[in-house]
Amino acid sequence: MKCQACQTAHAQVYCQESQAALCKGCSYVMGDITRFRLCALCECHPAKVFCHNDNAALCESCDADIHLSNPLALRHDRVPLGPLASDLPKVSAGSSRGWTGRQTDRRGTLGESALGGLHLTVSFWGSDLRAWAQDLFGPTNEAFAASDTDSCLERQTPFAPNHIGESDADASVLFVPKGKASLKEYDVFDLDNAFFGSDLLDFGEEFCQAPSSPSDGVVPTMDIMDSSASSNTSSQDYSAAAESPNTHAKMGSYSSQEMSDSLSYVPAMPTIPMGSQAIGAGSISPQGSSFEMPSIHLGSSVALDREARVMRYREKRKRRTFEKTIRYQSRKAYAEVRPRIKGRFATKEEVAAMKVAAAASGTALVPLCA
DNA sequence: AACTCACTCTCAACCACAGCTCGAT
DNA sequence: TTATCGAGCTGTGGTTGAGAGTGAG
Repeated sequence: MKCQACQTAHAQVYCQESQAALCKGCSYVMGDITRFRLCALCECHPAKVFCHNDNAALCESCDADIHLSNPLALRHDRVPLGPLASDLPKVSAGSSRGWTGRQTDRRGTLGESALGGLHLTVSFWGSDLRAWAQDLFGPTNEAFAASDTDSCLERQTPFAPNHIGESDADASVLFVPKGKASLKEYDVFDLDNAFFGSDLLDFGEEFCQAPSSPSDGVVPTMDIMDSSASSNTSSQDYSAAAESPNTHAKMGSYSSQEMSDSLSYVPAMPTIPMGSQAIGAGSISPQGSSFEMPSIHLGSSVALDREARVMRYREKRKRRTFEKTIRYQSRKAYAEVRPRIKGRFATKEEVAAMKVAAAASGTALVPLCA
């Protein structure tokens, strides 16, 4: 389902105030609103129930359709879902906690994470990308994050290279350009969706499609954020909130499911590469050299992955049956003819003993099984 | 309103053993 | 590498009994 605001991105949250399904970008622009997950089934209503058996967040209507249909479904382990975190935690510039960087510099490094005591500077420029990736992940661990171009601000967790892409809890967030044509808008870069191998370079190539003007560089700027969510995105606000212990406390409270669904909102602040250069669109210019890079759609694998997951869920739901399924007909046949005593399977000796007792008493042996 | 009692309903546990899996040899 | 062996595990259905639910007194 498309975002009802921009009509382009994939809707991912439901805004209670506007009663509309929005992408994360538009959701964030709305500021401090009450957000719900979108129903995994209809994708247009707010999810109010999470079913552990189906592993799906459902709206009231879909929940009723599914779980009131029969007694077995009614026994599914369901818990009510509240709104998503509405108070957007903030990150300081230069803080030891959170993303740091010069907010007005639009060039260079994507992010610098200092969460959990780990400081990490990421640069996506030119050949540095490869060296950076190798430094980060080593030759054997080349997992990196993918981006959801439909996303906006998301969560922020410790940026642990050894864990990137391996678990939801270790996921982190970076900013990425929202649109390839204009790099004045930025989305969230979601680390729990991993690129592997050459995809990492694809990401870098995508990211390097920056305008030629230094002012239109890759890294998002706070003026963009200010215009869309002024109360939360100024550098002062980021700084102030980053010092709040709630930032980590909130992060720690996210469930695995919440993390994997990428619906917990924690803004992250990109940073600027020191000494990096302005880069023209479609090219990378590390240290003055440049080469052309093809256009690759950033985050398409993530969107496809999500689509695949939704498809799998729907197919699974279609196939779902509440009838008892017999996996081994031979065992069923044996069980049906097997002698029983009070419903329990009896041993051959017990059966023989009963036959002897019945013969001795001159009574017919009572059938042991139905 | 709170409690007891009788009755109904639900469902996990129980049983034996053929067949399967998997590690050891 | 392949074959064999054996221990351990799985799954099958009817009955039972414990516990939950319900309605009347």
